[in-house]
Amino acid sequence: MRQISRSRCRENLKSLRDVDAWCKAHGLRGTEGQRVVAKIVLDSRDYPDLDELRRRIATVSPRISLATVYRTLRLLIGLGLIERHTFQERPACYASALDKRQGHLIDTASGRVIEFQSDEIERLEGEIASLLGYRLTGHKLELYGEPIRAPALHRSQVRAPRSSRSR
Amino acid sequence: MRQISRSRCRENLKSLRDVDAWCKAHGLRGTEGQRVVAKIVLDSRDYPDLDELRRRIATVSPRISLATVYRTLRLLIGLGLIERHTFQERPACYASALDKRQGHLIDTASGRVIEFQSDEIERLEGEIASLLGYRLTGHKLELYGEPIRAPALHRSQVRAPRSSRSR
DNA sequence: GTAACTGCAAAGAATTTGCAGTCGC
DNA sequence: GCGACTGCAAATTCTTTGCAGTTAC
Repeated sequence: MRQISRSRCRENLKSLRDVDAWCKAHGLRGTEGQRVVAKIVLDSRDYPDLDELRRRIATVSPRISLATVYRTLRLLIGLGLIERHTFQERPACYASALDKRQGHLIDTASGRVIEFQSDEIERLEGEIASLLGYRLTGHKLELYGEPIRAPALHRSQVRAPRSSRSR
Repeated sequence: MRQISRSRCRENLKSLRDVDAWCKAHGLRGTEGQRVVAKIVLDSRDYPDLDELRRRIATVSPRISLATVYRTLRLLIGLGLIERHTFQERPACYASALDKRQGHLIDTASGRVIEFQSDEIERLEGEIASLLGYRLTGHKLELYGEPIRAPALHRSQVRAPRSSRSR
């Protein structure tokens, strides 16, 4: 299993030229609205939901409307640039599909999403599908869990106790 | 990998006494509405969506209202008796959680859902979670695929060809 | 100029809730 | 009688759409 290093995981679109070209190639205009929405989603590493996306978008172009956000997201999904995720019990969120990994582990305490890749599981999936008489066209693997070492581990909790030494 | 035999997969509640008792034990009344909704969902093997559920419920007790269906489903989910699934691109559907299997293969052609169990994958999931520092509390595995041999394979298509023998 | 894009407000779909009445124990 | 359950209609939430105006090429 490989965890995806967060630092180098998204191929941070060199400017937006890639997306722009990509859009154009697909009949999109690549207007400001589209570029801003695309850049924000593609550059986000944390699976923001719609509210959070709008907040981030607003810091760049406050005039982009809700409808435009939804419409652009739909376009980008159609192009296969981004994906919409609906993890258990939380609002839909969006993330780049460019560096698509097979699996997501959702930290039920913090909401954090960790991507991972297991070729082993991927192999088994294909095997299962074919045993059942199917050709695999898609898959979704979500793990839900809580951190093993104490909840959350805030910085303030890390301080060593007064007299006894924490092991 | 084990496919779940559809014929013996649900332990078809011997009458509704089980559920009834179970409900009572959890502070539910076990009124007609609750019993009917519970029985219908628990006995269904095909992941019916809300409309379909209401249709089936109506054949038994036509007066059960939409609100009651939703409320009862929520109660049953809370008790861990049933599960709500939201497979890609389709309306939410409900199924028993009593014979919970880890995996679902969704036939994108027919909409059919096939349950399976892979201890191998389950083991890997636990391994991955713990490598990432998490204790697994839940998981979801969905495979999407299309049938390999022609669509659907209806009974009428199974007939042997006129002159050559089908292997 | 045309077709794609946009904002706004209204429409829709799915689900929940407030309320007053009903039912089981 | 009390609290859980119910139907109904209204409310919420999330997302899409109609329309008229704007923009890019």
